[in-house]
Amino acid sequence: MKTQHRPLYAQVRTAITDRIADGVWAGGEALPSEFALAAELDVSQGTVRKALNAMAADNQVERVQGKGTYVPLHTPERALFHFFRFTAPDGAPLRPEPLNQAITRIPVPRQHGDAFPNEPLLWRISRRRGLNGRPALLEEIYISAETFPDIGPEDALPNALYPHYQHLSGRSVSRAEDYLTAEAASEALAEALEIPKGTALLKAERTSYDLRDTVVEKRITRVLTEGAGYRVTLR
Amino acid sequence: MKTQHRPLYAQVRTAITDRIADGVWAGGEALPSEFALAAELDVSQGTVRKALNAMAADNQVERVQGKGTYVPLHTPERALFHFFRFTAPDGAPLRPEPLNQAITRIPVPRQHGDAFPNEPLLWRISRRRGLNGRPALLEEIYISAETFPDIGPEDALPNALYPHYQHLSGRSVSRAEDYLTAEAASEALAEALEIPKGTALLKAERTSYDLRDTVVEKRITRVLTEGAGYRVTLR
DNA sequence: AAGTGGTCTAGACCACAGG
DNA sequence: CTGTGGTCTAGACCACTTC
Repeated sequence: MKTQHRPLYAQVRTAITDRIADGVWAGGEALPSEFALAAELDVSQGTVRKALNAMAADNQVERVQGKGTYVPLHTPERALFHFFRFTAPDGAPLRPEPLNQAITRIPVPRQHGDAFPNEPLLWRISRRRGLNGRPALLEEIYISAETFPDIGPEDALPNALYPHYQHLSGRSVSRAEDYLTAEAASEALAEALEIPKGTALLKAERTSYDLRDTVVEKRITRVLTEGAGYRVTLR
Repeated sequence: MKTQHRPLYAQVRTAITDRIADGVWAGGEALPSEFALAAELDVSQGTVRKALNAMAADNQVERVQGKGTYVPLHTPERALFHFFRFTAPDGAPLRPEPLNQAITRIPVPRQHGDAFPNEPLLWRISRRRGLNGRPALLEEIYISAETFPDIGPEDALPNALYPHYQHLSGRSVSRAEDYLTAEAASEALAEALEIPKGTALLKAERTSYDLRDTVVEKRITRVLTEGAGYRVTLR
């Protein structure tokens, strides 16, 4: 067994993570206090604290002095700041404006088969969004049709999807992997963005994971980087 | 005073950070033990531990059980993993191959004036590097001529610069901000990369900071994203 | 065996939010 | 005033490295 030497606080952490993933406490709700959790899990309060602080460092819970420890609520604001990385050159946040979208149900494309095992069908959401009054973002989004039975082709989706996912399924995006490349605009992309064919676009391929490290969403975003860019800090 | 309520461990952290920045312990060297630091700073060992763990979380020190706490050494390997974000589509690391370079001393360009206040002169390093045997990376690098008097136009620079900076000045890059856009290759870029003019390139503008949050380097990298891309994880 | 960081516990006190 | 998380301390023991 390899778990023999796993520290107590790590076990406490997974125990708490499991309960959040199981929906024992909903998004925005407070967890029991450190002492209550400690009594329940039969460890000291300091050990619970260490587990919760580690989770807070990974944005898996939010701690507020004097109030409590909360399951993160994916508000549109939070989604914008945590996972929408496009900003103006000076770092100012950008708020994409919805233009149009289409939702279809499709069989799992071969290229995404690994991410969605044992899923026959996906929703494919295709969106066009604008920045500063110009079309600038094209997104292809894939999510499980099984996990989201109610998204419906006729639905009017909100601008920020991650809060919507949480609302529909209780699952929330806690981690995302991005892969960025440059691409010349094809005929179709050029038309949708109202630019000449061959214009350089930034392509961001994202895989989003929930607390259990299962894929929630695959997304390909193409961006016209006029007054916009992808910002990230490395340590 | 705002520092009145600053926690002890935070003060300990800045005290230790200052000593590292001052070069009291060189890169790769071990700090004194927790108990030694605690005695020296007149706090408890637990408080020193909290400060050191926070620093370790930000990659400002490295802790190894049974051995000690070390000032990070910017080895080429470390530079590659921490700050070189380009990988193959499957996530495999890429090792850029040196092709050619030029070093000149120039007056501070207006666009970089904010980053290098009170500095009249900069080194400008222009490099071309390859991936998988093809030219793929073009880099324009700006560093202070005052901080690096010995870099010399005739110098043969190593492939990884961050370790070299640390070796020359003791200052090491501890944080970097990247801003990514897409760009069509100009005539000059196209020629250097042996590609048609107008090819879509990924442009990464980076500002690198040391422990004191002063700018060490400005860098503009242009990448041909054929079999390469910029990978990042968000939490 | 000695020295290091890692874990776990316990207790006292502080800062903050809310009734 | 009560309950929450935040800080600080102290001590015991464990795991790992080195001699």
